[in-house]
Parts: sequence; structure tokens; C-alpha cells
Amino acid sequence: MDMDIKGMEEKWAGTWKNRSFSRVHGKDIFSIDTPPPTISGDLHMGHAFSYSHQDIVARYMRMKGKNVLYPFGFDNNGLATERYVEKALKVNLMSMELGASLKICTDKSLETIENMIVFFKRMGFTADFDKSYITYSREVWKTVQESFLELYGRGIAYRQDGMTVWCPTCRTAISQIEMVDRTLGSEFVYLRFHSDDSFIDIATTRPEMIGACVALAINPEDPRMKDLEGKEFHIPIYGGKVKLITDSRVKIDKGTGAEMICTFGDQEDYDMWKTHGLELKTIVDRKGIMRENGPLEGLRINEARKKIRELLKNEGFVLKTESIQHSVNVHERCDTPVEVSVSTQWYARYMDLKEKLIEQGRKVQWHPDFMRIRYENWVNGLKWDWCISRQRILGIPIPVWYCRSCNRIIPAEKSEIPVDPRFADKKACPHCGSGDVEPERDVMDTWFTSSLSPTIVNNIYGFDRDTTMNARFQAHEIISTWAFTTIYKSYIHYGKIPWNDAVISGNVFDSKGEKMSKSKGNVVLPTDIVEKYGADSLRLWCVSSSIHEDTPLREQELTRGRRTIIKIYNAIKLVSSMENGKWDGTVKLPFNRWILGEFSEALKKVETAYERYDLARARTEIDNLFWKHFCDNYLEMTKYYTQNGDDSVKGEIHAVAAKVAEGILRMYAPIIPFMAEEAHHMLGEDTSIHDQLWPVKDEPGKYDPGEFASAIQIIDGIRAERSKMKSSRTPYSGFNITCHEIPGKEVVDIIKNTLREHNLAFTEGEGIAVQAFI
RNA sequence: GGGCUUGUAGUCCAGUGGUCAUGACGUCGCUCUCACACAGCGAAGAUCGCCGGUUCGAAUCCGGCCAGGCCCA
Repeated sequence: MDMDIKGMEEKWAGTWKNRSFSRVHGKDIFSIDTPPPTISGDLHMGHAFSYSHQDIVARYMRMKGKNVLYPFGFDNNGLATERYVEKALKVNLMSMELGASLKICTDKSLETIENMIVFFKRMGFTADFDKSYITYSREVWKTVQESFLELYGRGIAYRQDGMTVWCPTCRTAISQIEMVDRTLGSEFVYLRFHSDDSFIDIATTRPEMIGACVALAINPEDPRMKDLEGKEFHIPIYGGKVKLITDSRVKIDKGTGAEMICTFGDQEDYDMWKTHGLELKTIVDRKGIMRENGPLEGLRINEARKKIRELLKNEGFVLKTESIQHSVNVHERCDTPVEVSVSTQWYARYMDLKEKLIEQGRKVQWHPDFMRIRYENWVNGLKWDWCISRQRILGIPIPVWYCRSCNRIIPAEKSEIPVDPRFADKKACPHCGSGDVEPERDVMDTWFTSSLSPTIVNNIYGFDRDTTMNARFQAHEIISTWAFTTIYKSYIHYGKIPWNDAVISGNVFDSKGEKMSKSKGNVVLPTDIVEKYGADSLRLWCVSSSIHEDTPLREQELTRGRRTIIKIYNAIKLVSSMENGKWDGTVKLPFNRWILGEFSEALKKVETAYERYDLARARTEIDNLFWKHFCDNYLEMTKYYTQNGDDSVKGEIHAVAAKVAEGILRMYAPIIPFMAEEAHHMLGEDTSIHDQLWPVKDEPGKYDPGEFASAIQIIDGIRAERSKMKSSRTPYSGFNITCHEIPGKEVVDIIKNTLREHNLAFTEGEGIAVQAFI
């Protein structure tokens, strides 16, 4: 009979829709720091994948009697949401009135969140959606602004001129995350700079920046150094002089081994400028137009580059040009090479904390452990403090004002927050009393918010805000952002680690192992998978490889998952049809003792695997117990005896089969909550399996599955031999079995009855061999 | 370019020193046996990325190389 998986799942999803699985009182708490999904569009397989892992662990921990704190949030602030809203509603937020665009963003994201929750519940996720938070909310603002104020008060958050990356096409500041590397063809121009009595040759891809040249640089190891040290060189075309400086970052073997430093051609220029305290000359505006009061005035960058090359050639400064391929940072959205400039930004200081942060990272248990190395590499490689301000609209406002009269920063009072200075009434400067006060218009980097997820959760649930959570689940590509900033914030605020365990997950790929993306057209929607295979099958796919592994979405895994569900349904149907009989409580039948032994051993392995977050292993062990031991062998053996046995035999089989079946279902329950619940009810239960506890093991050694192992081997051997005979259409009347120890009559009868082969002859000998005879 | 990581039958995955390398999907045989043909039983299919080293013995440890992924430059 065909099974209606979809109908079954929807029945239970309906039952659970309005119940809460939340149980966060008492002491023995297991808390999960869940990633708030970014509100940026459709649900994707990554959501289904990583949230399934968390839900499986949450369900397991509940069965172990833990009070599971499984909070949930949605991240609806930041650039990703802005873009999503702009695209979905075809609006330009930056050109609208601020209040209106914020409202549009909030409304649209709330609508999207509703849809996400519907799907998450359909997946069977048991997070505490009733109490879920959104990052763009007053409650979260409060936590985040408190954090900012504390950092400001302690001098950790500071305001300074710093590098900004601009996209001249989109006319906006962008973050490092939005840049991608492109290899582009370009031209290396070799130029000669003269001093009064000497010269030096440099090579550059950006000759148009020569008007912003503030120094020439050479490696300190360079042999030309001793002749040229301290000399000043004339800037071609523009006049004026620049000094030659030395810096080990200049590569001796690149170009001529000398560079011109301009403010700013690229990030390296910025680094040099900062390190050596050079002058600032700005000649490119934010639209990518030259503003220099020179020959290039008013030209676009590309036009300026052509023109300056001609001018330099005509004046005899160009030695040669060569075509090269080099890597350029471009804006991922429009492919325009980015420009670097300087603007005033807020920073959070951590360059002085590297060692401490590595130490903190080592207190966290990483799963798998090598993810810790990625974290440490990141911390070791940090070069600048964290720029936390963003020139966007949808973000948590930085709660400060500036006094125009005494130029001081006025932070919000603790009692004022949450506050949006952009809308707050103007106030008088507490320092000089002036009413000429200007609000900060920048908002914070979304990671400044995400980094506080444990604090946000602790606040919502009324725990001390520095409470260390049990486990963080997150993907590996955001170790350097989310995991890192969270560890940093926890250390700064509380001197503690945010969680004991960090469970790192991989990405979802398409069936060919490639990343899913809209442009490739290989996106598979989780909702479609649920429709076709069911949520349980999808959850089974989620544990088809280790959590941290990048996992391709393969049809075959989903097929296998669906087969598992159907198999469970049928096996449980058989068990539930068994007669009750009478049983005195002692397990006498050898196959009953055997399956109880196998069950106990599997239970131990599955438990260990769950504890280690090794969900794939847990699933494999349960599958093996269920399919191979329980269905293929155990249930086959019971058939003869449930038909022909007396009442006590029937009673014993029914009791053991039901016990093992229920135990298997409980082991499966965290992974496939729908089928487990359905089957639990088929066995005559009227409670929910998800309110039951983890099965208790029999005392070790009570049932030794090894006692029956040779019987299983003999059965396997006869099956193989019989199949061979039938395939080749060779007639046979019985089997000769050679084995090292001939089983007793009871076991021989079980073998005979199971296989319905009654003509078996046993001989003592080495190993186990089976041969058919005519 | 650097760090981390992965590379096992047509496909996906398990296995971290020792009998003929696990399981699944697919393929092929046989069987519609009273839970299940969305099944059962069986078969074929792997030079365990390549090269070298350690070892009595390596898929498993070490080194190098090649290819994919992620992060960073």
C-alpha cells in the first residue's frame, strides 16, 4: 500500500503548530545560540540544512531530560535587507524620506519573516518562534546601543579618520565583504622621476593618480638605497617635490622595485600613507571624476588615465609601457574597480587583544577542532581595528551627537536608549551648553549586532546577560565575522567565552558539487523538496554527511530518505499487528535475546554520536540497527513463531518487538520527528514521542548479541546460496552447512523456520560455508 | 600567493596502521513469500587523486605534487 507521507507530515505539523516545545526553567539547561537568518530573499537549502542540525540536537537534548533553550531571531537590518527590499518592491531607499524607507523595510521584512516561520514549522523545527526577536527592533537596539556605549565609555570604541572603500558607479561606501577580486587587463606605465642630481624609475597602473603623489617608496634592502636615501624627486607635469621613503612592503622584483605612493590609488597606498604619516591629497571625487585643478580636471578616471599617459609621453617621462593582468578589487554588484578614500569612521579596538582573543578561542570546544585554526589564522592576520560605522539607512543607529560649537562627542545617556539620533529632538551640549548639536547619521555594522546574539537571548529569557551558552551553530565561512566578533564582544563585556561549543557547518551545493546561485540557475528550493519528498526525507539528507562537510544535494539521498520513512511505516505496521499473548517477563527466545543485545549496543553508539554532534554517525548506526538487524533478520525470524507459537511465545515476541521498535523510534525521533511520531502512535501510544525520554540501556552484558552471531551468518550464507541456485535455475533440495560449532536444535529450528528450508545438514569444520545439494 | 580542508566502485558516503575496504543510489539476475515490488535476496563494479618515504605491514602516518572548496591576501 502506498504511503501518504505528505498527508502524514501535514497532520503532525498541524498538531504541533500551536504547541511550544520551550522548556527553559530549572537548572539543567542546554542553550543554543542560533544564527538569525538574514532577511534577504527566498528561503534556501542552507536554511533547511543548518537549522535541521540544530533542531536535531535540540530534540535529542530534550529527550535526555535537558531544559533546552532554543531561541530564534531574524536579522532584518543591514545592507542585505536593504537590497532585498529595493529589489522586491522596486524602490530606491536612499532617495526616499528616511522614516518612510525604514518603514518599508520593516514591513517587508516582517512579511518575509512570517513566511519563513511557516516553512520552519513545516520542517518540524522546534525553536521558540513565539519569542523570536528581530534585530531591527527596539529591544535589540537597546542591547546593541548599550554595548556601544560601554565600549565608548572604556575608550574601546573611537572615532577616527580611516579608509573608506567607494564604488564610483553606485556612489556609496561599501564594506570589504562586498568586494570581489577580478583579474583585469591593465597597463604598467614605467615613469622616471628626477631629483636635482639623480633619478629613479617607478612603475604604476594608475598614472592618473600622479597629481596625488605624496612619496616614492623603495624596499630598504634595495641596493639603490644608499645612493638615493633622503633625496627629493620632482613630480612630473604637476611640479612639487616628494621624498623617497623605504618600506619592506615594496617588492624589489615587481616592476622597477620602486613605487609612487598616492592618496589613494589602492589600499596599499592607504597603508603606506598611514604608516608614514604622509600628506593627504584628494583628486578623485566620489563619482569617479577628477577634481585636481590640473590638466585632468573634470575627466572620468579612465579618460584621465589615457590623457595623462599622453602628456607624460610627450614630456619624455615614460620609459615604456607593458600590458599585464592583475587582480583588482571590484564592487561585486556592478564590477567597477573600487576607489579608496578617507573619511571619519567609528572603530572598535581589538588590535591590542589578539593574544587574549586566541586564548579565548582555545577555551571554546570547536567541532571539528580544525575550525579553531581558521579562527586563529584570522585573529593573527588582523591588520586594522574593526570599522563599525556604515553610511547606510537600515541599521542600528550609533547613539551619539556632535556639538558644532565645542566639537565634542555627546553619547546618549543610558536612560535614553534605544534611541535614533536621526529622529531624536535636538539637545543642548552638556559640555558647553550650545544648542547647535548635530546627530550622528551613520548606523552600525550588522556584525556589531550579531556579535551580541548570546546577550540578546539572555536578555529576552531573563538570564544574566553574561551567561555562557552551550553551543553556537554556524557556517564555516563566517568564522572570521560572526564567531570572531562574538568571542570578542563576550571577552570585552564579560571576560568570558560566549559558548562552550562551536558547531561549524558546511555549505549546500548542487548535485554537481557547485555552489547554488541564481545566475547559474541551479537553485533548488527547500519548499519544493519538502513537497516532493517530505520534511523527514530532507532532514535525513541533512545528516547524510558530517555537519562540517560541504554537502551536495543529491536526488539519491532524498530517495534513500523516503525509502527509510516507508520502511519504518511498514515495519511498525507489522509490529503493531502482532498478537499480545501472555508473557511472564523473562526473555527466553534466542532471537529476542539477540535483538535486545544489538539494540543495547546500538543505543550506546548512537548516544555517543549525538553527544559529539556527529549526527551522520548517529543516523548510520540507527539505520543499521533498524534495517539490517531489526527488519531483515529479526522480524523475519518472528514470522513463523507469531503464527505457530503458543501464547507465551507470542507474548514474548510482541513485548520485545514493541520495546525495540519504540526504542528505535526514539533514537530516530530527533532526526525524523514526523514519522517517529506517526509510528509511535501506530504502536498504540497516545502521548507524543517528543515528550518521551531517551531509552534506557539494559545493564551491560545482559544480552550478548555475539551468542547468536553464527546463526545470522548461517542464514546469510543459505540466502546467498539459494539465490545463486534460483538465478541459475539449478534445482536443489537442501543445503550442507559447514561451521565450527553446530548450533543446538532450538537455533537450527529458528534457521529452518525463518528460511522455510527444512532440509539442512550440518558438518563441523573451519569457518562457515554453505553448499546446495540435489 | 598564504592558511585550512576535501579527493575511496558510474554517483554519494563510512572507514585514521593489520583478516578478501562499509553502506547507500544506480546497474544486472532471481523472487509479487501472508509489513514493505517506494520491497526482499543475491551479483557485478574500487590500482582507496598522483609520486616518494616511515613500517614486518598504510586508504589510514610523514613529505612533495595535482585537482576541487572555503577564508584571507
